[in-house]
Amino acid sequence: MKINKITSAQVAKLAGVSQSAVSRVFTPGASVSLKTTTKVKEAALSLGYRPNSIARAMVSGKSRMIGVVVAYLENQFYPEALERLSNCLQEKGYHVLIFMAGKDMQSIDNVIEEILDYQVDGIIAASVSMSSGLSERCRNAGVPMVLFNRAQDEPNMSAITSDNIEGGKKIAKFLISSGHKKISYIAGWEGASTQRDREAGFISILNDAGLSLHSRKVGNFVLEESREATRSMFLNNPPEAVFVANDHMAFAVMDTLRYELGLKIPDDVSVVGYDDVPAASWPSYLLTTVQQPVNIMVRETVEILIEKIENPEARPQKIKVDGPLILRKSAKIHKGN
Amino acid sequence: MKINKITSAQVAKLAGVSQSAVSRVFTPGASVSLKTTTKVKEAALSLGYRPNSIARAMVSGKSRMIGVVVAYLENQFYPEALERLSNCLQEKGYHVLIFMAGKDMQSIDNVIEEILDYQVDGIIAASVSMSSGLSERCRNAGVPMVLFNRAQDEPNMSAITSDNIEGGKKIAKFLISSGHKKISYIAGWEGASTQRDREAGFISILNDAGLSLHSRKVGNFVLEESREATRSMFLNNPPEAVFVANDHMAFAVMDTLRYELGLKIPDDVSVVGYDDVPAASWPSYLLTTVQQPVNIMVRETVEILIEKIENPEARPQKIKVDGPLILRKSAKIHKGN
DNA sequence: AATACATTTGCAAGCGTATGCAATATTTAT
DNA sequence: ATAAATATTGCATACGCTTGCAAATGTATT
Repeated sequence: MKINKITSAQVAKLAGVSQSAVSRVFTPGASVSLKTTTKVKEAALSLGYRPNSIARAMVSGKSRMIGVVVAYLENQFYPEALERLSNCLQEKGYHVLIFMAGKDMQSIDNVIEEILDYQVDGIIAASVSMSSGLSERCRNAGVPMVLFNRAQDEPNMSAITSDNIEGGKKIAKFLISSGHKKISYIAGWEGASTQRDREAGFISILNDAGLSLHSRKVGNFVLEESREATRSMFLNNPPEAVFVANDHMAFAVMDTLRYELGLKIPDDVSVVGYDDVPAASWPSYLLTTVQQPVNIMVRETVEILIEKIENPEARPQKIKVDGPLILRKSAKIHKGN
Repeated sequence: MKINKITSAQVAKLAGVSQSAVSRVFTPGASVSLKTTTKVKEAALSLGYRPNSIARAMVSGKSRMIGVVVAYLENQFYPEALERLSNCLQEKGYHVLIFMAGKDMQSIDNVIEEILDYQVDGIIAASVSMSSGLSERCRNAGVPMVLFNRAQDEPNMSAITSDNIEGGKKIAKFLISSGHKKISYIAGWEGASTQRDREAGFISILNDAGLSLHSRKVGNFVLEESREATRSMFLNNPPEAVFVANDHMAFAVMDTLRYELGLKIPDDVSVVGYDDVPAASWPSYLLTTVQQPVNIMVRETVEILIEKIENPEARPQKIKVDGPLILRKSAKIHKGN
């Protein structure tokens, strides 16, 4: 087995030019004549040469890698986002170094250090919260970071989310206007800003209407916990409608309602979710939900990150993308009357 | 904004030792005295030094990055596999550079070149097939590659799959033994070895029993196409049982059967899938399916790849992991009486 | 105490590329 | 045709680290 490591120097020799010439041919915008360009390209092709990204990163200080931290891919929302992020970044000549992090801070700390070791040009943290210490660590490592689908008070950190407060409000308005009175909430992981904002918006409208939460349980973004939350919520004095903090849990809630408790959706109870993941539109669920416009969120995320990479002075941005309420069949449109 | 790039040289100066000493402290197994180790560690800590992985990769020729190519993450099987792969690799000190590839060969070619540019130590190709040209390209770039959930005739390429032929057989036996006579198949993408093997095993047992496929349609691993396949398959002379090439499509098939065609599962028709993704056990589906033991497959994949990285002479391996048939409620156990 | 042997250390040479600078070639203006 | 401006080229260095080698230090043996 003879391994085939072609360097720019070898190409240079074959093409009869200097190594720098070869380098320039492969550096967009560098000054090279057409003649040497063709000579070099030809030599490169015949040898199968391609520039070594690592060496490139070494000298230029830019690795063109973006570290992406994700906590878990079980919730369909994240694979979809990841796929789009990767594609979008690939289009711009960046590549994704992926890291799975536990939810605890310790694990995130370690992961961020490992990411930094690889000299990534930027970091996207999806579904994870950052300690302020960490974000500072990245800042003076000169590595910009943006939060995806998670907000943070920390003023100099960019964050892209949907407008979760507004989304929560939309759901409350809809539920009220369709005649529901006993309205409950199944919460996600309380550490998540998305969870808090959705709940806050939701409750604020309830209160405006003179209502308060009929009951509340915590599903923690975990299927089994959501099932348990559902059981205990419907044990006695069940609500007429439940807002579940995300679709992922909402599926478990619907299944429990239907197949364990024997309830009809939406006749006996309305269920509303949040995210609009693919399965929400599957006939088995037809979940009424607020859509998080993944493609827009991804595009914004990438844009802001790259802007920050190219111009470190760029101001941090907090972006909230508005998402529509998607009416399907899991919630009654006109209650009783 | 003052950026904080600490090098081993700075640590060396502070600790009063040579730069090589610092390097050795951070190289497991290198020869350093306890005294210098502590001096260096202390200095490193106070400066916040961590070795630069890129520089390390440059000189050592090992980037400790593994390129993972995935075609799409919509099928739940892949996010789950990806998560586990990443974790498993992280444990062994490797990191995942992820690439999304279209299904067409051209796109894969490009992607592989880009991966190679990053000097990855190995490549895992999940849900993608390789042209033999490509695998040769990787071989003389000295970068080992292993196929995950896809097999290839190419003799010197390692591949890990479940035993798809056997799995197909199990399903056929089960369907026959539970009394089904009219048995149909909804195929995945015909280019996939998984699809072909599952079908081959399935049909072989049918034939052994003197049966042949009642009907066959192609879903192509795509939801909408699977729905369409279902509609046309049940238009007239519908089967008593359908084996759908993977769970992902099976959900769409079940939904179409139930909500468009008004059929009862399993009373009117039995459905069997393949993969055992999380949603297969959700009460809405309770899909009878063959489990692909992801954790075992991932462990094998990583093991084989790393073996090949550490010892390039290692022989390529084709591994088939056996997976059990999981009996749930989507297929009748005793047909008729 | 002197020798042999093992451990630790620093020196210096790369790894493959990009890039500032000075030298050379080419084009344009006069 | 000549000078002036411009475009292209090669040289040499640097990026931050690992590692072979030889020098220096430490330990064990006689």
